[in-house]
Amino acid sequence: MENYDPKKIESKWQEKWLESGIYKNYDREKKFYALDMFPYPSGVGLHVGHPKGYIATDVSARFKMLQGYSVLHPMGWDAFGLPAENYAIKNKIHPKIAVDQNIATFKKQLEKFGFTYDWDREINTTDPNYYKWTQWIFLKMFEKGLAYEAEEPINWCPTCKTGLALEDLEKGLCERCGTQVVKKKLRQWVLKMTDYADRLLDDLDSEDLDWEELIKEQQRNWIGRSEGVQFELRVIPASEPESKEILNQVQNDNFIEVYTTRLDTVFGMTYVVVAPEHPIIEKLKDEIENYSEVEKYQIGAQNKTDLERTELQKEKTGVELKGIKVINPFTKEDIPLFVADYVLGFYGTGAVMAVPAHDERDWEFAKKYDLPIKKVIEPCFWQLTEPGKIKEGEPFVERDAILAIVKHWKKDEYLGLKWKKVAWQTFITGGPEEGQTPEEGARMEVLEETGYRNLKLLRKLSMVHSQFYHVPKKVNRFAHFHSFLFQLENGEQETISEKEQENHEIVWLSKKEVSKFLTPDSQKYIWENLEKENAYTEDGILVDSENFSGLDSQQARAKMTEWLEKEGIGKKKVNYKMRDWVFSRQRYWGEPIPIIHCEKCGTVGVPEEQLPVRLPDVESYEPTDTGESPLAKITDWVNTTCPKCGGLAKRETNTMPQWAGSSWYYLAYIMRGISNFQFPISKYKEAFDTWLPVDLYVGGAEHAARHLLYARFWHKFLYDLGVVHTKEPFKKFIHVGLINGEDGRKMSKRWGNVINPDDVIEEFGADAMRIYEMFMGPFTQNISWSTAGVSGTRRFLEKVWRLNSKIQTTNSKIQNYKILYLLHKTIKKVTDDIENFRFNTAISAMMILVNELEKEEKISVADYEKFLIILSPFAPHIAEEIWSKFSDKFDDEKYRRSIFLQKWPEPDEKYLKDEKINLVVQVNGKVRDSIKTNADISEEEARDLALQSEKVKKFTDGQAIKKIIFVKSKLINIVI
RNA sequence: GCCGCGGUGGUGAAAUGGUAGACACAAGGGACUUAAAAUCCCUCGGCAGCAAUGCCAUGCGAGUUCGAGUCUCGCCCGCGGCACCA
Repeated sequence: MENYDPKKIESKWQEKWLESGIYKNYDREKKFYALDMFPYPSGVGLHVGHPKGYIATDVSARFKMLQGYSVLHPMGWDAFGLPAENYAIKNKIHPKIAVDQNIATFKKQLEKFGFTYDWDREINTTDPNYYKWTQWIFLKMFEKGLAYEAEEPINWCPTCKTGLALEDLEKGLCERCGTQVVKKKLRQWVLKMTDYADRLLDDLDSEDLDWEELIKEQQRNWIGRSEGVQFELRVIPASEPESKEILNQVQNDNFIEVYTTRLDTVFGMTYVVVAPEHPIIEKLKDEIENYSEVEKYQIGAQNKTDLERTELQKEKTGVELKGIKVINPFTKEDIPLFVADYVLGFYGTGAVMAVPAHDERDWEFAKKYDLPIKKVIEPCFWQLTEPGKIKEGEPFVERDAILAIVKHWKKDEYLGLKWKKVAWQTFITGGPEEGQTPEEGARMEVLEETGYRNLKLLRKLSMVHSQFYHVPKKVNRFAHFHSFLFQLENGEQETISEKEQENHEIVWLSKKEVSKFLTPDSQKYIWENLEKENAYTEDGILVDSENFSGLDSQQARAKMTEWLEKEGIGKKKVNYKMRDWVFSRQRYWGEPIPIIHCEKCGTVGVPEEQLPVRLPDVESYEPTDTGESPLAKITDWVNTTCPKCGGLAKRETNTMPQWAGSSWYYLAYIMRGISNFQFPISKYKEAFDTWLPVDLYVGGAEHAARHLLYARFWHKFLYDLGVVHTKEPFKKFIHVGLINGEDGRKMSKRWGNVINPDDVIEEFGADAMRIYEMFMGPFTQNISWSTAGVSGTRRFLEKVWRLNSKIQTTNSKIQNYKILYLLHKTIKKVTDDIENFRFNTAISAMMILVNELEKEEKISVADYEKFLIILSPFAPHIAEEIWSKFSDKFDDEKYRRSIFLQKWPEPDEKYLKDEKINLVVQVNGKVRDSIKTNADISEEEARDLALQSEKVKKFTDGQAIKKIIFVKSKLINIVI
């Protein structure tokens, strides 16, 4: 047989596969839809990082084909967007032409990998036939009230002269050109994605989704759902002297609405902050005495970019609105009102109740401006571990308690108690007697328990609450600890009663030892916060909150909300970080938004039969100075007739963002399989029902958050329309780890570390490259490229090739059991590993098998062909070539058909278990010997065998055996 | 700061709580060769030892366990995402 020459065989099979249409087995019973994130065809072509995900879906696709599935595995182009437009501006070339060139390059590069793509289904988001459907979906959203216009301050890039959604910013700079972004008001189209927020969140946990937790968490964070309360704060003139009395007399309707998730802290509200954008400032400008100062602050905040805000993160700024004040509806007290840019205009209500004692940002602000800090939550701890674990279902006995930290009279040491009857280690604790103040109680406990008498009070500490099971008293205890820090004046000590001595032992602890010594979390907390001063942001027990005092945070929130609702000044509210999707761009190279503006009829959707609204040709692609789209200058195109009244009207000149086309493209592949995108949508219903959902979706984690959210949103909308029958588009999503350059840095022109796959294929062949990318490490992990590594997988394929000369041509029935055992284990492992995206270990298992096969004189064709089939998803060309060569030697019809029309081998159970094993013998958990023995050896036999071993005897001689651990077919551990 | 992921030889890495380093790269030595390439064989975590072997070793420190790379807690470092979210 001639030498392995990938160049020759790879192009040969690629042509043959394409001609025969071998992958288009769309009429089988079970289906598998494998999808890649389609590429943006940039001018620089592919680098070796791109194909990693494509290879993985191709392996999966071929694997499923061999298992008898109909497999849909398409590819297309996401070709709208800024880079193509910028390229066009720079090179004075129509973006359409540039895009077509780039697609041709990409396609040529991809074809060299031998992927199973059905190119008949190729799509391109810039094809009018394609984007008429993108426009159609938008129209449907418009009809359902999900697309609306809004005049809002948006992020404006002065260089690109375009508006950018927040998602398009990079640290306050324009993602494309790096210019600092400023705020500008522009009319925008917005999609009401927040209507779908709950479903987008909840369905992440549905069984329809088999996603990595990592990606789901990303989606959850993006949606950022929080449950809280929104309520009104009345604003009154500061000149009113006693707000409590005048409250009912004030006849105004000036309110600020605030949103909070921590209503339990409301009695600690000592001021209120509004965002610089808040309308109350404008509304009450006559009342605000320092309006000019406020105005100055507003302007300053407005001109701040996100970057500047980030830099200023540590130092909070703000201005008090003098002349007005706000009433806390719970306390009826008046408190000052501030404007500060640490409150965001677009989240919640743009106003917050500030509780410095229990919020870190408010704390910082209050410290800086010397505002009162009122503590209303005290820490509470729930003992969840033994000793002292809360007994479920038993009532709590509430007790006041004291806690004393006692410092040594000279040294920096503290008194601890080691309890004798329980495994507790604590400070001095106890319960005060009737009529005692807590401090007196504390002094008494110290005296009783330790005998020390001369205490000096250093500090009264914050109260701490604790729920635990009181072991000596056998009750669940809800203790309220009054805490004190004492120092002894001297070592004078009385005798301790016998009873106390039986209970605990006294120890002096150095500062370092204390934390480790203490058992209860509550005491650890007190100790660790002894010298710290900051906001307490956890839940706890309410104090100084009138009749809500004593409740825990959770109960308090419920009751306070009830009260607000009863008073009619507040209600429960769910908030989302996720905002509606700003959907328009003032750009040329995007889908025109299919809307007509008519003076008489208003905003009218373009009728379905008039779609697509084609992108007209323009002379210059630059946006206008006003920020309008370049389309606005093409009067022929802009001027049209109103579909409703027939009068003169103007077209919408904004275009859609790049995200639009990629939000439904997985449906387009299905549609393309039937016709070239003809109306109506119902035509495709059956095909959607057949193919959806996508069974496997692979792409970069960096696109995962936004793209997946947008696509899921559109899919759910189409589900509501009855277009698709699944709630979720993608059953399984796996993110592909990036490939960095050999120097470990991101592959980029700048570092000169870009590797072109063409070169790698030229030198090593596509199969070697495919195997290398799957072998180089765990699939989802980022990893550096190594060209030397490819030579290793090439060597592996050379070995595979040479095995061909070892094939036994005589029809011998003799079986090589050693190989059979290994082969079937390998089949099992490769099958499991492909299912679970562990391609690296699948390949290493095949390498082990090949290394063994190489040592044999002869190998049977039955074994070899099974191996070839499990190799074929990874290295399709070489597998197909060797397979086809079998027909020269063996007269079997199957060898004249493609290997990809064969059946994936099933591992034979009887070869999966070994008869002989190496029994590992441990002494005290350390390996001392390994004995070859029968797999089904009993414990007694194993024990005798182990104890006979000389190596083991060395360690066990003269020792009593305490215990023997026996793990069947694995190991025996002798504990001495 | 918060959320998520990770830290194992010279390198990429493997390891249902059960022999740490499979498989591969690089390196070194050898065989074949006039020579080179290719191929094949050997060595390849550290320390000690001629060896058998022993001890140490999976970022650091504790803990659970007969037994921990794997589980728990605390810390350090790296990467990714989000960023004043009330």
